[in-house]
Amino acid sequence: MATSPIWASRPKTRGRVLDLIRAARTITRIELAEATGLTGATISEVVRELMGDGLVVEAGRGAPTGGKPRTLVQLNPLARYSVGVQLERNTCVIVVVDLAGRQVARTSFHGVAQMPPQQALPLVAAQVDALLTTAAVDRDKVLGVGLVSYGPQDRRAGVLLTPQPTDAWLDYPVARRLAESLGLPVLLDNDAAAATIGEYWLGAVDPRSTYGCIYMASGIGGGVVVAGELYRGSSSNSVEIGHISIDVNGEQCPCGNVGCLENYAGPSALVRQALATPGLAQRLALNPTDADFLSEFARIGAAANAGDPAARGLLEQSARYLGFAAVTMASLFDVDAIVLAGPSFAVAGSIYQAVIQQEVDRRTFARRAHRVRVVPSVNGSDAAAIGGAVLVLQSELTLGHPRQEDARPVPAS
Amino acid sequence: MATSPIWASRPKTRGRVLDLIRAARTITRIELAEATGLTGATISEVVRELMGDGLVVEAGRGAPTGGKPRTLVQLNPLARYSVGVQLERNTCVIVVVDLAGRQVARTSFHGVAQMPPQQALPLVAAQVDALLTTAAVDRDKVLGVGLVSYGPQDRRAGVLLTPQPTDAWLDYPVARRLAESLGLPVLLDNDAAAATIGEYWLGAVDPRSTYGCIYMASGIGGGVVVAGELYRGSSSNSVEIGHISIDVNGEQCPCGNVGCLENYAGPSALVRQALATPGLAQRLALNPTDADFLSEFARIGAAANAGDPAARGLLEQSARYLGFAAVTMASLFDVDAIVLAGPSFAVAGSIYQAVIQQEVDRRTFARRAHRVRVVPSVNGSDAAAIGGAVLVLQSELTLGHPRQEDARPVPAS
DNA sequence: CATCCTTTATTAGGTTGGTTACGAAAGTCA
DNA sequence: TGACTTTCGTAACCAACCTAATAAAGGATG
Repeated sequence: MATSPIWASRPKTRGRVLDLIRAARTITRIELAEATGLTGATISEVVRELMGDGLVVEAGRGAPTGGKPRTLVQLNPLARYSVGVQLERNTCVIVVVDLAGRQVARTSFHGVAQMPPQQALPLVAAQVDALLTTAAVDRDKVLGVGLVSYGPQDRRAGVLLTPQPTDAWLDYPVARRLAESLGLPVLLDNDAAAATIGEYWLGAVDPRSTYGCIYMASGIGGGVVVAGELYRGSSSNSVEIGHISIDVNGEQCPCGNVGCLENYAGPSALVRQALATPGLAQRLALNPTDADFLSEFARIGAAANAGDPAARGLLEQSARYLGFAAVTMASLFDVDAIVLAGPSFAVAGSIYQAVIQQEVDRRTFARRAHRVRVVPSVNGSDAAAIGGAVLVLQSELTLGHPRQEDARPVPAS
Repeated sequence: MATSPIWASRPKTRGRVLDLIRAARTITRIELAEATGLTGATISEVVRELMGDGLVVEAGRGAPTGGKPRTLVQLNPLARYSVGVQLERNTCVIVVVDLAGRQVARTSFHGVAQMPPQQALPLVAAQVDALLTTAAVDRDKVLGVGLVSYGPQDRRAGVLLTPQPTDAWLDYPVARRLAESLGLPVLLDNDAAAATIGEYWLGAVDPRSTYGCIYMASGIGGGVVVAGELYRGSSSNSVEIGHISIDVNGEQCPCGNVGCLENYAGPSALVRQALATPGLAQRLALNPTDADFLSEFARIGAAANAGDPAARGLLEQSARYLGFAAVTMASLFDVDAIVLAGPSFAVAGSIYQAVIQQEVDRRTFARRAHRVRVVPSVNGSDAAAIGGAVLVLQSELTLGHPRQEDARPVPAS
């Protein structure tokens, strides 16, 4: 890479300072000293180093305080870029984001997940290349690619642990192959986990808070952030909220559990329920054989927004089920807030938010200690893809990776 | 205190090394260097400092390796002590443990929780004093007291957040008052959280693993340990597994939620079910008006062990319900193991363990990544009290408390 | 059994990432 | 204008590690 070696020294402190600057958008050295507990002298030097790398620039004066005014510093968003690639059941979304996590380019296409990975990944790589070219992003400034997908996975190996979307993807080295095709580091992670950290990075919640995220696309996933980092657990397959049981007398799920949330509140369940509701299927022109049930789900959400009582009833019931999961999440993880992210919250997010907040207020065990707020996504439908890109930014910049090897991206070639 | 100032320098590293020595029982300097990633030189000096404080002693030679034999070091268990006080609904358990976490004295008594705290706490303090005296423990070597209780609490303030056991306990400064009475630092924490860290300290699981604990006494609680530390969440009221819903159509619980695990699988629920089972109540001489339902529960467990089919059926059903909670815990926290601790597992623990393991094997979502083992407690009925004492040891010795103030015990007077 | 080799433990000195102390710069206030 | 306040950089120092050399305690070997 042509860019200077970023982590010449004290990676941890530099990462912390950079993260604070990012979270605050503009901040002064004095405030950085207060936030980190370091002295002004150290902050001065760290900021100088960050400015030397071009990651940070000065941005005018702060409010007058009676003495020398504080100089503001802020991120130089154009200094680095990162790519997020989301593989969903039917679609693939690719985004390019700048250092601040803001989207600078986006594309999406269908069909790729049905192909075997040998065919799909070069296609994805070509799309990434094209996107970087049309967005005129200097490739030397691209830190890497965050590849996100659903289901259990082995993050270190960069491999999926279930035969989804098709059998051919099981155990295929997706991260390594994409890295080879692109000549960029690739980091594999769970879509919900990515969305969770993406919401943090772009300011959905107070950066100091412990919060959870419920991510709903085709399925339902989740994530939790503690002290600015994802809760990982033993193998990074944590917060699998779509397959917790909300009904011990419920139906068997292919995952092995019974009464899984996803089969009550997920988009496919809602479409199923809508098809079984007299009149609703005809009114919304739902297609009982459509494999891409997300578009059917979107129509139900739109009808609910427009005032269709049956559609609204179904959605509110789904929200109540999600409310139970949110309460479980709050009771187990003791979070300050729960973010609702992902495409399936995009259509009728306000209905979901209101109902889930109500359930959480009524049912959360630790509500005596503090309220749990339910907040909407800031990243909308592309939360997972943006989150994938953010994971790379965080891994390369703010975590100052003297962590385990598992957090490192697969290096290119 | 007459003991030397323990944390003269590098508290973090000293804490880490001390924790490794504790976990290994005996270990060599070379192994410590490998485990910490530090060099032999640094380990040498840290170990010398620990020996200077009397916390660690050399203990013979290791196996010959062809060169100079490694010298073994181990904890000096008699160097420090710690007290654990558990306030349950009906009983109070007090234990004194040594530096290795082994119990050196124990007492228990009834009735104290029914008194107002103004009356109860001096009584507890007197019992602690008596126990230390009879066990001939040098008071200068007592690091502090871990006070554990159930329900939501404000750890920093040392205050309970629910009117339990009686209204008088709500918001009463229990930690501060006990500290004043005893002249020792007091740390307040949740019983289940304490039990969880106690199992870790005494070796129930691999110290490197991420694991959860289900603690069952009168109620059901839980804890999770990541990288040797309790998962705390936002306000330390985490892993409240007794009040997660396992049935969205279940009955209302006073906590606000419906279908709470505790009302299906907890001891009081089991006694209720037993009373409703024809013949069983008479056979076991259960008393429908007994407020101390734990003794009734123990009789059901004993009958199940002895082969009574009705009792065994009830217990297995309870275990299956707990299995659902264990699966939820595993799916959300992605743990390697789940420990079953507390008095209510003491009677028929093997039945519980077998059934819960079976459920976890069948139903855990991430089982493709790794199996989740269900393991019995090493601390038995007194897990919470021992855990309370261990919390003090950990806070004072191995965490090297440059953490937030909330982790510090309330200092004496 | 004296010598050599291997491995462990300690000592000496260097590097890193912080600290405190102080002074220069850049404003406000009287 | 001059006194005062506050910010920011420099210099000197310190804690916690590191590397390299050395001492100590065995086993293997001629």
